Amino acid sequence: MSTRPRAARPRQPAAVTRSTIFDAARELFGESGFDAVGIRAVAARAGVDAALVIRHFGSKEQLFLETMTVDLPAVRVMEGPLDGMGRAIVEHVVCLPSTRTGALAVTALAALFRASDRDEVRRNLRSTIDEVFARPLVRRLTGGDAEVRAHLVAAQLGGLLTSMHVVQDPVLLAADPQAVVARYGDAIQQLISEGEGAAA
Amino acid sequence: MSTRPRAARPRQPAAVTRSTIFDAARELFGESGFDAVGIRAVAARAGVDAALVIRHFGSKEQLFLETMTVDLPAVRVMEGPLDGMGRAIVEHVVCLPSTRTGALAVTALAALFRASDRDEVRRNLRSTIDEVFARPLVRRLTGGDAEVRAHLVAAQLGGLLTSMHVVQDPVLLAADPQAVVARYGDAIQQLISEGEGAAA
DNA sequence: CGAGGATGGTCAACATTGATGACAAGCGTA
DNA sequence: TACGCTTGTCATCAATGTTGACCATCCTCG
Repeated sequence: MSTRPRAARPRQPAAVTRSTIFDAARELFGESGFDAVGIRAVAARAGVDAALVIRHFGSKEQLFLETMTVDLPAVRVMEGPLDGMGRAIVEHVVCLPSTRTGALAVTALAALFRASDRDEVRRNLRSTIDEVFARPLVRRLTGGDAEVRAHLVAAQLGGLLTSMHVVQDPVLLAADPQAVVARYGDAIQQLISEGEGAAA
Repeated sequence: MSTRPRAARPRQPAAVTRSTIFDAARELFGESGFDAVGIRAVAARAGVDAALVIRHFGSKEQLFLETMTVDLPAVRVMEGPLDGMGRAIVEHVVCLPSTRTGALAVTALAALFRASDRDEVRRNLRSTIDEVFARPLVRRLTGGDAEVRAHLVAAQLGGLLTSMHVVQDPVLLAADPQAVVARYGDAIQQLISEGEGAAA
């Protein structure tokens, strides 16, 4: 007997195992980020061999990108009235993490930022921000540098998000959410409505 | 002859080799980030054995943190007048990369952001931002939520910096620097001067 | 001069990582 | 039964950061 019989779990349709791995990866990546989570850890949590993870997703990076997606919750706000949109958006970034999908979105975006050392992740981050933040806004704004202003708003949002969920600035985390919404929201609002009538 | 004589470069004082490694690491990390640069690459560039790098700096992470430092150029601006400080700060983030030390600072901060998946790097990033951006501002601001406002400004700056040098938003990179300075600077200015007279 | 120790440097190895390819086992079908 | 597709496992690879044993050079003191 040179080869003992291989264990072989009860067979399952590919979609099921894939989904199991997906869930395990989503949780682990969300908790600890790309770097700290090995492919073997994901496999263990899913009750599966490490090689299977690669077979289903191609690479660890691909798995990461597929799990850490933002199911655009912010885009709704940007279809509302321009007045007060600044505060509304900030509220979605600051307060929304209490909801289920909101927390996922914020967690995923933060995880993307933290892993942005990899080219592919950086590309993904770029297009994600463009889709979720910048483009919806560009469609709403008019006047002078509408496009630039929209992307500057996206920059502001990214700044607040990274400050709170990547850098984890203790002052901001401990601050009164209402104050943050008011202050930062108004700063964004200025960028939104500043050039609507005429350019500077 | 089981052991051939070991090569042994001409001996040098420790400080010199350390400095050589330091320079090599600074360049490579600045160009390609933490992840893409192996310790052996740094060693090769410095003309040194890989083990020596570790012996001098303890670990790759430590080397990274020691090389990617921000020699606070922004702090000068924050000692000037509060009026127009917003635009002045943004100018230092957007236009300053043409100077030598400015480029280093921006590059280093961007590299820290991109490698923020590691706990130690994140800690370093947090205190760096606090020292370079937040604390100097806290000292200048008065009124309502002076501290919170200062940290929100830091968040805005981090947002612009990551948008341009991490995410590399093509719209912002192609935009007229003057427009960016004006728009974003004014948004920051609002956060600076908003609560100076009375709290909301 | 020569013994001894500190200092500077090299090499071979280790554990862990992501990834690959050969192969086994289940399951449907002809 | 025999074939073939899908699903799963194992052994293995190359590359990574890191370590410890080992040289080699220089300074110093007897």
